Amino acid sequence: MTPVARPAKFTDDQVLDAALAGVARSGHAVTVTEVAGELGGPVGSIYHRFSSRDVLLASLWLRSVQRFQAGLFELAASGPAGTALVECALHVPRYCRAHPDEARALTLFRQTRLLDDCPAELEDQVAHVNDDLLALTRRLTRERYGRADRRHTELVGLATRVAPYGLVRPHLGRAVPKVVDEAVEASATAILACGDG
Amino acid sequence: MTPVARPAKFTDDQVLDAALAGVARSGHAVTVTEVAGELGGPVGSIYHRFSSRDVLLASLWLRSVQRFQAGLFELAASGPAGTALVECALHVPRYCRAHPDEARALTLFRQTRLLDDCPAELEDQVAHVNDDLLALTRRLTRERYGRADRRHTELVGLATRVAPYGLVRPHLGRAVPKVVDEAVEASATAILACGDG
DNA sequence: CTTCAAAGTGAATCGGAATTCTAGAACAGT
DNA sequence: ACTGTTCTAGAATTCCGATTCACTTTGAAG
Repeated sequence: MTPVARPAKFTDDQVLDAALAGVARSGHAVTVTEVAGELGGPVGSIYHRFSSRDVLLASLWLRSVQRFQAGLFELAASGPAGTALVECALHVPRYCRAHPDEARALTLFRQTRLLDDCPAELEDQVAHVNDDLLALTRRLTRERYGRADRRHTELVGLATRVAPYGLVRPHLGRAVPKVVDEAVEASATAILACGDG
Repeated sequence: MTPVARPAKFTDDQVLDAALAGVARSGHAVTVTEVAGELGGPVGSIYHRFSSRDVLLASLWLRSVQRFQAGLFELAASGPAGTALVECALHVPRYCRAHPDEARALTLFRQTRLLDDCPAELEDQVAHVNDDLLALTRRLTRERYGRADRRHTELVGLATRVAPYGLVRPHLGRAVPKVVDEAVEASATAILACGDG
């Protein structure tokens, strides 16, 4: 057999975790040196896995988005169909409370903006990161209204993601107060009602 | 008399307008060179008025916040008391539609984060930029609920500013669709109702 | 028409962070 | 023990943009 390589000391996920900690402290301004400090290794080790700072940060964002969505898919699969949408909305403040650093990492980019100037090696992932979520949104829209035209799908997105996210955003990095959940629930219910009748 | 100075070629506002254009294109990553390009002058002229890039961007943010709030005060002064709060909420998407670049500049900082690391010369302005708005919020809260305790004031802030802003944020830099206004109105009304009974 | 305080100008400098590069280390199979 | 492959190491380099500063320009007052 051919010789075998030295085993890795750091996994990709460990590097991303270090970047996550760095972003929690310094936001988008985090430096590669800072990430290396969190990792407990030299900068070279980071570049061995991620070809640039941009790729590192975009990868972190992708992982955070996927983790956030995973909770949502689980919720939508298990919950009762009737209250599924409001539960999805409430997932946002709950997730941010449980995983504040991950939530902060979500703010690093927005898909549309990231697509404009995306490292080539990540273009595919970035382009499709929302596909499953959109499919889920359409399914829930159909369940709720009986159809999933542009307007109703849009309303569901506003009620379950945009509004809840907007309500927690000012608190990212601190504790998310309980009143936010109240507001999320009221807001989601009301926005969904716009599509009735 | 003593000799008199050469008249200014650029006003502070002109420099800020150039920065506004730069931020509209490049966001927080805008460079001083880019601003100089927008201004049609050399970088030195910018430093003649603003002692650093940080001061320039913070000043732009302050001006944008003040302009935004000015519309709000006008609205609150003229409108009927009954619907004043929902009108304030609707001011957000309307303002963003009418002044997209200004709206983008609002996203440069958040007061709490800016205070952490603020150029000394702007500390005062930054610290007090929200004072009038808070006073207005409290006044409207009292009108709506008969009292302005922590919880009710918080709800009014969520309904009239946080939620509306969260709903338009994904659209900043593009056209804000009409459905957003619908959602803002529904959301604001529902969040305010949380404080009743 | 001279003077001078305040403005403008932009090439040169500085600093900090991203990135590269060469060397050394670890491991499994031979 | 030796070898080939991949990984870690971190000093050296490159890059890029903020900032500086010595010089020029302006225009009303005197």
